[in-house]
Amino acid sequence: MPASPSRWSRAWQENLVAFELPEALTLAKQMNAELAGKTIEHVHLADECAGLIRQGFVNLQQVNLAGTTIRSVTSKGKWVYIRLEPDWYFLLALESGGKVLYHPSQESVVKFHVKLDFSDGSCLTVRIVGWGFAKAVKESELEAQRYPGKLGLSPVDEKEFSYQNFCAVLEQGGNKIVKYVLMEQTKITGIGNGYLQDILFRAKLHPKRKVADLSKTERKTLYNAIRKTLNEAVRRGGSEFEVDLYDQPGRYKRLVGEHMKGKPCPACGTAIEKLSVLGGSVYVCPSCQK
Amino acid sequence: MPASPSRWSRAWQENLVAFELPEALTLAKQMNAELAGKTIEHVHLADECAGLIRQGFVNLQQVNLAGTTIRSVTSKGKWVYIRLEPDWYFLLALESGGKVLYHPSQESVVKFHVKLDFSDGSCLTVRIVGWGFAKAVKESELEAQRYPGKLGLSPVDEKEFSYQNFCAVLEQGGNKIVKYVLMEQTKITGIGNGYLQDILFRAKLHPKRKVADLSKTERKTLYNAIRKTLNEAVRRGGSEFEVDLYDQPGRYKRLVGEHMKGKPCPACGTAIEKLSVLGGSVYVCPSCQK
DNA sequence: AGTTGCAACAGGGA
DNA sequence: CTCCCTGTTGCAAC
Repeated sequence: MPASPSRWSRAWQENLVAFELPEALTLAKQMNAELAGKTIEHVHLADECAGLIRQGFVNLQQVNLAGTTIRSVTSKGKWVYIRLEPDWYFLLALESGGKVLYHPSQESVVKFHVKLDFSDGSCLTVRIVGWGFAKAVKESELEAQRYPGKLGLSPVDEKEFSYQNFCAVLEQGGNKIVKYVLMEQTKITGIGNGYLQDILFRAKLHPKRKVADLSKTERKTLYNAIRKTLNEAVRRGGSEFEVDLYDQPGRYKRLVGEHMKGKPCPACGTAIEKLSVLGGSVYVCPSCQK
Repeated sequence: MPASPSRWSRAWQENLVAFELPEALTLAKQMNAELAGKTIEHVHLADECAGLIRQGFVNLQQVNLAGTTIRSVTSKGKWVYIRLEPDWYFLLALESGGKVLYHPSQESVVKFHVKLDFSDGSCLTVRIVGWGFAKAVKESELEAQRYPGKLGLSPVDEKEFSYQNFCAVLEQGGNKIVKYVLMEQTKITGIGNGYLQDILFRAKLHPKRKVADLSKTERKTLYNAIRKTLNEAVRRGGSEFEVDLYDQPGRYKRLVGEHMKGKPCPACGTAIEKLSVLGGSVYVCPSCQK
């Protein structure tokens, strides 16, 4: 049985659970390899889905995906797109703590909100948590969705996320603080509150620094920190606190976070502190991050 | 000679200068007694007035007050109204550090922005500071002015500022903090950042307390603190840090303020601390004011 | 962590 | 410190 709501909310508070770019990318790659070509025989909505449907987080009661075939699975930012034939996109937002699991047979299935049964006997379960969603839309409606309609640069795309483009984003940041600019998904897409903390720790920047005040050196350091952090997390299959399609945790170790509160900074030994910034906790080294 | 600019700015920094209700009332009473019946022979605008005119803080270049007679001088809140015959109101906002001085003859005149020469040889000088203004308007335009157009209850008016009316103001305060509600001139008029501090100190209230959370007892205590503070200040002719029509300082001693920073609270001995609230400094006793 | 709406904060300008 | 404006952040409720 999956974690209870109270456990999930504890997990949020612990600031460890987050489904961000590396997790989405890892999941999409695995799903694409495992699921492409499979045909959906039946869509199962659990009773617990009622609340999600009421709030518009799940719309599969209106849409019959049975009979469609998975063509490909991709990701952008924190979101996963399952391309179906004919003409459907099945969008997944896992946000914080959602889960997508593959089952070779029904045997391993546990609690879920949505289950897709494939014609070969295997299946996929989706569990939505918090503000996550699982929605099917026509290709023509894709752009109208909040996501993926208006996403910004992908920080793991070498060409797209050039230093020049990154600086342009900073320029547009006006008088905003660096946390805001990095997490505003329409400018750069895929960074959540989790990787943000590691990025700022690596760049030795305080989350409230105004982007307009960053020196050339700091901009460059920040740019490198974003790329290094996310690329390493992708290489390691996502965070140690999230699981993949096969319920296996990632191998990326978070540098800062609730687990480091009060513990010595690996760089200078100062105790890691918790800040509240833009409605979320950010753990920082008060001595390194200026 | 009046205080030099540097002395003014030091006074600002020390959080001591402010032209609030008691100072306005004291000045208006003196002006009324001294000036009523005098006829303006000539209006003098100093060269330094150019900037004030450009910004609309002084409009006497458009209006010829020569030949008019002062009928009466009154105040409401922090503002002084000189009623002229025929049909003019000469409005003064002294804000922080402005000065209005009476001179029996030209001898004592020093630096000024506006000087009114009376037919008996005496004169009045006005010095505008900060965002203060000196403007003449027709009676018909009076209501259209920001002040006195939309002022709230006068806290030294026994009838108007009843406990019931005061509670109604608190009710309208919604989720706002007490400093905001007391200083919002459209609800209660005349309290500035200076007397606010003494009022909250007397009421033993923290400036960030939400008005909606005040208990019955706290409301009553606050009401009494407002009346006691302002009435006493009026009785004493305003703050020791402001001067009157004759360049004499008032006799009201501020309870808290920059001059008390770090010094022991007169009630409990705890060191007075400086807070930043709603864009201004508020000195409090951290132990008394909850 | 999405979104809204209100409240508080920050900076500028004289 | 005073006033007003604007833009940004804090925060709670849904």
